[in-house]
Amino acid sequence: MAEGRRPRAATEEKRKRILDATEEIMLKEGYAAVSSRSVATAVGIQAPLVHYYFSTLDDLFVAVLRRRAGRNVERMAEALASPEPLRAWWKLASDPRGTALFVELLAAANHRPALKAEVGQIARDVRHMQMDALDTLLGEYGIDAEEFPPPLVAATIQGLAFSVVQDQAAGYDTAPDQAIVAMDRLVDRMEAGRTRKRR
Amino acid sequence: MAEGRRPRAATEEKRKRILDATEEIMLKEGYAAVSSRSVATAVGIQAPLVHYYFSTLDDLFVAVLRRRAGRNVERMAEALASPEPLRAWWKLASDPRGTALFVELLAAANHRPALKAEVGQIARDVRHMQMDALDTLLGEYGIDAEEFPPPLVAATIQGLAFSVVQDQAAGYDTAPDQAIVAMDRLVDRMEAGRTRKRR
DNA sequence: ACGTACTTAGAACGCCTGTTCAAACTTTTC
DNA sequence: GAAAAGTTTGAACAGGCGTTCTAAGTACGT
Repeated sequence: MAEGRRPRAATEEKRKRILDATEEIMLKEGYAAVSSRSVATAVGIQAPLVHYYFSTLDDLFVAVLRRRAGRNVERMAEALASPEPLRAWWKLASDPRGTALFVELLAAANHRPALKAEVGQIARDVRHMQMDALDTLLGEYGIDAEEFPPPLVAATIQGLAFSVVQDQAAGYDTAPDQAIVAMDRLVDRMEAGRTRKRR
Repeated sequence: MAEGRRPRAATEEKRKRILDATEEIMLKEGYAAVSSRSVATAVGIQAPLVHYYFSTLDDLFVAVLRRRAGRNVERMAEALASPEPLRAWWKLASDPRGTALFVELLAAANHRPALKAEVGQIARDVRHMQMDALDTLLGEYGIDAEEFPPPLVAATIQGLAFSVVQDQAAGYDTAPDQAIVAMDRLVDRMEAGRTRKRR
């Protein structure tokens, strides 16, 4: 019987280091700067070894996405089930590091079909999770679900977070701080005015 | 006295063709696929000629941005002064082609300082234009400017448009169509309920 | 018509890319 | 301690990159 690979203990650790280095490069120099050699140098290994762990660059990008997304899906589920779902959601969505990486992955996905498929799958899962939660939450926050249906609200929160965080991170002078202050205040009010339904 | 270059008649046309080809490549294959050679092939010229018109790739990217942005700044000014400013703004912001190009330029700007500075300048101008307009418009649409100040509203509209259009263009199954329908309906209502202030 | 200035082609520079291959090394298993 | 399996290296492939240089070609003002 084939038992498949029996990787050594240090392998998982090395995979992690490669993924970390890749994220770092994407954030600092953009996705286009990711190459077997640039990653290898950052980790302190030889280029072909990167291909030993991730046979193609596509695999590497997908692995970066999966690791990030896996964490974020978990966190989003926790946020939506937390005592203050809107606040937790907003906090999670407005994480600068995640957003910057997201832009790079989005742009990279434009011309890497394998990556694009993966992004689509994750986007779908997260969004549906958010919309399901909103089915209940909208009423609790006193929002008219007829006028502001879940798909609109979900897209708005995510889009707003993206817009504000991107401008802030890049240093674009579009008054993102004022937007954040206003949003924080709005979240405060909505959480205060929330009437939790009994089960 | 130096009189500078006296370009021939056809040069402006050729510059245009190079910019067109660059946009096309960015949309189809991502900003990383833009190279003197790929652009040259698309236009039907030799690679060094691209550098004759745009001495470095940075210059080329900046020129693409400037041309796009120039048009969009004009259109945004018109939109904000039109009979239905919100509808016009939303229509402009949710143009798919513009948004896709925007993602690429944003990602490219991450590691091209010259481009980044240009993006920042334009983002600032457009946003300030929008916020100025909102100072008047918010009251007309019956929105409490205390609770929803201009920086928040502007960031929300732009972010929502980005989120929805991106998901729709990429084919991500996040119910973007439902969000658009809801937003269109919302715009209808707000335009109908608008009370224009006399001057 | 001529000369000047603008435009284009071609070759070449050094460097980087993804990936493959065979060989060497190291850890584990028996 | 030998054999097996997992890991790492170094060299090499074919190709793309931005850019520069020289020389040829072409439109235009006079």
